[in-house]
Amino acid sequence: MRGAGGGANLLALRSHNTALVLDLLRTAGAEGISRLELAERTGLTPQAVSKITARLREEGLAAEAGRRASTGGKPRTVLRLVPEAGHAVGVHLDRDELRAVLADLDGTVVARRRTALDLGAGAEAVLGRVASVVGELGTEVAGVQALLGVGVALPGPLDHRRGVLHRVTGFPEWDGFPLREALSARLGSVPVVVDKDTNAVALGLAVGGEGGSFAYLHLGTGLGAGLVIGGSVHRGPRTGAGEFGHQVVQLDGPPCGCGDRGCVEALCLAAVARGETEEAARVLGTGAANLVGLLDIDRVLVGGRTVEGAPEVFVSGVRRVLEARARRTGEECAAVRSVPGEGRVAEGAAQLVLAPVFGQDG
Amino acid sequence: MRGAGGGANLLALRSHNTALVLDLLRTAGAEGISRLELAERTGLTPQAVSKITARLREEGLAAEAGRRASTGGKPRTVLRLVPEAGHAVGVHLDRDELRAVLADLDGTVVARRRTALDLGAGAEAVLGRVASVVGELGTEVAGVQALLGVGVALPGPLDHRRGVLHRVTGFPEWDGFPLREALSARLGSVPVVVDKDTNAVALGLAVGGEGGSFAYLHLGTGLGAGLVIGGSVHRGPRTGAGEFGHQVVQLDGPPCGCGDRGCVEALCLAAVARGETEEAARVLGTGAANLVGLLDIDRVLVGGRTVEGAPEVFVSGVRRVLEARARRTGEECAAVRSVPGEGRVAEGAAQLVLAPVFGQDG
DNA sequence: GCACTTTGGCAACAGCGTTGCGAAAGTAGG
DNA sequence: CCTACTTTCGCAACGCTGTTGCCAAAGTGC
Repeated sequence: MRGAGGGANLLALRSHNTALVLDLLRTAGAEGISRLELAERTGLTPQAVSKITARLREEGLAAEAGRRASTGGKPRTVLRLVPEAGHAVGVHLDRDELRAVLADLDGTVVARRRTALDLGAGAEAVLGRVASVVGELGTEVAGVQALLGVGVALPGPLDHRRGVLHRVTGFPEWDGFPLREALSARLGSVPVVVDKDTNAVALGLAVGGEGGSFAYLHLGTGLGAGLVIGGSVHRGPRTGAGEFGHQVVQLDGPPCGCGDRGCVEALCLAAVARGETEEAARVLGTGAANLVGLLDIDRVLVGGRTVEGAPEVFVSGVRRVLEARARRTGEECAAVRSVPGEGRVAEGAAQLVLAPVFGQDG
Repeated sequence: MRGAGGGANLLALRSHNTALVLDLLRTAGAEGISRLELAERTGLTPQAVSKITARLREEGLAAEAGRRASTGGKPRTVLRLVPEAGHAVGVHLDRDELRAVLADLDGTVVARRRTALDLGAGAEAVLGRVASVVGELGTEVAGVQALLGVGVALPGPLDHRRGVLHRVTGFPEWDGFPLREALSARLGSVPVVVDKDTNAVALGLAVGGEGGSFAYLHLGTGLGAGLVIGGSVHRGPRTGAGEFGHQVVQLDGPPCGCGDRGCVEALCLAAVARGETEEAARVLGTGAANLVGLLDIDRVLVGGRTVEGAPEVFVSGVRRVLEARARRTGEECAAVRSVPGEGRVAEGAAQLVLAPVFGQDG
């Protein structure tokens, strides 16, 4: 609801309310939702909802889908989102692999692609590869209408707003590369959104029903985090938020690759390397507890290749630390869960494009 | 701009834009700001600004204040906020002392009160004391119009939304006390807002021109933090955010009063007790660096009685740690400053009431 | 004194959500 | 089957928002 300076006009008002209704339609899924329910949930009057939904039906974004049982009068007409009305491509660029998905408005994956990729092969080669995969996905599926945009998720620090990469660890040739503009130009002005891989996963989880505030901790070859505060991804002014791995939890501890000492990442991965998974989980839990205390978040989700090697050990290890903390503070304990990672980054990347349609992220 | 379910109507639109204009008027201060500047800054059309400011002048909240030099045509008329149009009382309840201020719309302190207080004397006695101070402040100053409300800041965990205290360390009789309702009833339905002391200071700093995202670290008898993210105070769903002091930076380190080991607070205060101020600053800096990395904030402000004993040592100590971190990441270093604390909590408490008028916090 | 520039209010306007009212589509009871 | 009632939901008129077109006001520069 914010423009350049925050001033809101009638157009902004309409998009806001429209996005709100679309979001409720999406959340309702195949079951659908009635106009009156929409009115109750949004706080708008039934008549306003009728006008908005009429516009959405005209545009093909919503449709009637049967009726509810009567409660003594005219039964409610159920509305649902028309998922095929729009699609987005999500791309996960990893060091040695490219994964891409085509998702409809609902977030349902309609098609997938997966190929080997050498990030070090240079910008031109990689961009060409991405463009051809996007092209394939866009045309292959029958009935695919307007491609809303392409979301790209990749590791390493970057500027989400301007879509410029800062560094990609191990691939200095990408320093300062304007990925968004370059890819958008290559695809013929299709909107492109770029973000960190952990943020993409966090966004995907948030859209997928994970409400409130939570942190997604990713333990793979490194340790990073995606933060969701009050339903939207927290990136910070320079998209640098989520530097979880280099949080110091052991003053003057063993040196880390980053140059500091006692970072969670270094301690955690060292424990994993020694085969002491429980100790790794305890270290991870300590970092998570610090985060929970600082931000007062509800849930901690853990994932990544290392976690998936022993999910139960990590979940219970982290939970143990958080429970001890909750006992001390007298507050409710933050929930801990592991989330399977297969393809989640690419799906989250697609949500980078889809979420704004529903007024989220932005 | 959000109602119960987030639906926005024309009334909400108007309040939003009005608050925006009021905020710019406040920020401009005595210097004032012209209609066209307001239009540029808000993104609204000049005519919309004219309508809004006309309404504000009618209500007595704004007034014309001279003219700018001409730039070749009709000179711009300068508008300014009328600070006397509204007042708020801010109360700082500390363990042994009550400080209160009466502030006008601008945040300027018009009157102060300071008395000894025994928090352990029971709710009735304390409430009576607060009510009489609020009464004095409200009536003493000539020309004081509508009292917009009373903001109360105090240590210890509490529920900002419902205005209920959880615990006040050392005073178990306050556990679960509904301070907001009780005080509001006592004052004759004057709106009351309750918050943690560190949040009040952070809000006061944010309103006082400290833009963007920053953390206020308060080192006194304990160590706490107030977080401002994107201009508004981050409290978390249970107002528990800012638990900076019990962040673990030394796994299995020395025991802390909270029951955990290696907390920043314990390490920091122990160093202070040993007279090793520089080491205390380094420990504080490590905690601050963790915070900067996690949230990607711009600035770290330090304050509190202990810091004020040697502000330069703490500022340079913290800065040293942050600079080392910035060198490693290649990012710009977060700024560090100390802020004098005298009366700041009570002033911030008044902002708990004033800030919503200008669309902040809320 | 005239031409020009810039500000800012008046009036008409389009578009938003709201209100009043009535048609549509069911249930419940005779 | 018909009638009465309940509930849903769209049409039309409305009030209010910010917007646009236009013009008076108030300066500067020649």
